[in-house]
Amino acid sequence: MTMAAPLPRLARPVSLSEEVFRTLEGRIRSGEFPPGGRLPTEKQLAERFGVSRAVVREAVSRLKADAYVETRQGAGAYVTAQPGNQSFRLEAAGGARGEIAQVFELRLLAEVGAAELAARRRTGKDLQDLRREWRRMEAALQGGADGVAADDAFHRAIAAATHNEQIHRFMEFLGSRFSETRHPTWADATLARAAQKEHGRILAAIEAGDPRAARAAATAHLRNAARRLGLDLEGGK
Amino acid sequence: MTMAAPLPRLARPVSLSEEVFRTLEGRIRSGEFPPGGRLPTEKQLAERFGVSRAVVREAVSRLKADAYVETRQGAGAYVTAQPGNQSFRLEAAGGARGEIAQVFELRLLAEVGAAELAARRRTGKDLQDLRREWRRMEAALQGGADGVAADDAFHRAIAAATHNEQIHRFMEFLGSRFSETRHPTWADATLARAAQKEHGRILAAIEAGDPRAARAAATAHLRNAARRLGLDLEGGK
DNA sequence: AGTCACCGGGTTGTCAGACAACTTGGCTGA
DNA sequence: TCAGCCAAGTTGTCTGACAACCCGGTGACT
Repeated sequence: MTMAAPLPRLARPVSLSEEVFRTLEGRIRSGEFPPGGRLPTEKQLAERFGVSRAVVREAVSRLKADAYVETRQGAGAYVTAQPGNQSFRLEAAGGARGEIAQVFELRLLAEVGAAELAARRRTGKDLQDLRREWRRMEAALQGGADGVAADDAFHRAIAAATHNEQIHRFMEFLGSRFSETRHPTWADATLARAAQKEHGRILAAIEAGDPRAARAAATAHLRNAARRLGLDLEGGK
Repeated sequence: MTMAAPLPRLARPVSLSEEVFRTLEGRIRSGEFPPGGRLPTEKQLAERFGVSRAVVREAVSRLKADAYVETRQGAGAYVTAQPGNQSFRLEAAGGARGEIAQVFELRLLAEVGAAELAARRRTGKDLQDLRREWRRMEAALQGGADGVAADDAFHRAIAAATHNEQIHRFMEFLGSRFSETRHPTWADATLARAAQKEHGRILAAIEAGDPRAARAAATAHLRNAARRLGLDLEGGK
């Protein structure tokens, strides 16, 4: 029990507009407000929720941001054909182990595919970047320093080597969730050495331009990473 | 040149709150408002943009929705540690062919991984669902009807068979973008027949519980689908 | 010198009212 | 029957006020 453990964030009261948003989101998702259908007017919503119209507007502004609804001035707010499907969020990210395993598995799927593409498309510059980050991790390993940042950067360099902006961005989106999970690995020299060996295999496969080898190496690395974190990927949900 | 082609959506004026949102988003992304830093106050923003405070609040509400900022009542709005990385959106979705190819490639990566997992984890119920949708597509093929809905549902059933909620949701997110791309395939009997053969191979592999065969079948299907759409996946960006 | 309570100024969150800009349906006249 | 007009209703924006909260500075006490 270390005193350096971060203290939990103190809860802040949920704003009224956030509550209205969540309620409406749930009603849309459940089909109570069906696709193509019109939402009650702002005036009606304000009355029903017992809040001011400004609160309703902010909530609706958020629904618009997530493409749950679209508004037409003078006509109303209409539920979109596929509500909420214009953006993807990871849910219950702070949750139980099974849920973390699911997120991890999504990451595995993405990283493995990215490694394969990187092996096909890597340029000289990509290889420079990958090698530099690999060397940084190597130096961290030898010097007992923290390799987390280099580990992150290595994976980002793989994503960049796919030369597919959507994949690159998706990997960044996922990656921002996993930086913290790398700390335990780099705090233990044995685990870090094993991970570095795996990084080396991924790098070698990408250097060789061998998509199959890259896939296999990335798969092994991600599965081992899961094991290091105590996650069970075999059973699924 | 058919008259049945959908007419382009007429442009609507962009609301002031949308403009403020976009400007602030850009400033945050570019680093002008750095992570951890405080945004100008609502009053200041309203003055600088020449709009009312309500417009600023709606824009900030959207920034909050996308985790660009978090607000503390009485203190201000602060840029988050990793701005904008709590949700993933496909960008420039209406754009050039190269960009569509990139989105398609992300989909390929996801669908192939999902098929592999489905082969590992499919239940009796999953197989029922898959077979039912396959039969629906078969009936559409024989009766000259439209198989798009069944095609969509077949892919959704694969996602469900992964028994990973995050992957399932991600596939739905991606899938909602691809329904329309299935129309040309199902409008041409030869193309539809080819696609259906590929669906059959995916189904057989999942039935057999063979992840390798499922991966290979899904890869072939997605690459052929790209070809049918005239997309070039080989070159990358 | 250090700690704690209080206060003032400032900021976000909410409310209420007014008006602009737009939409939609119904009615009327040609 | 069709086009134009109008009234009622709805979203978009503005303004002003107040509640709830934050933060830094100051003074009192130990």
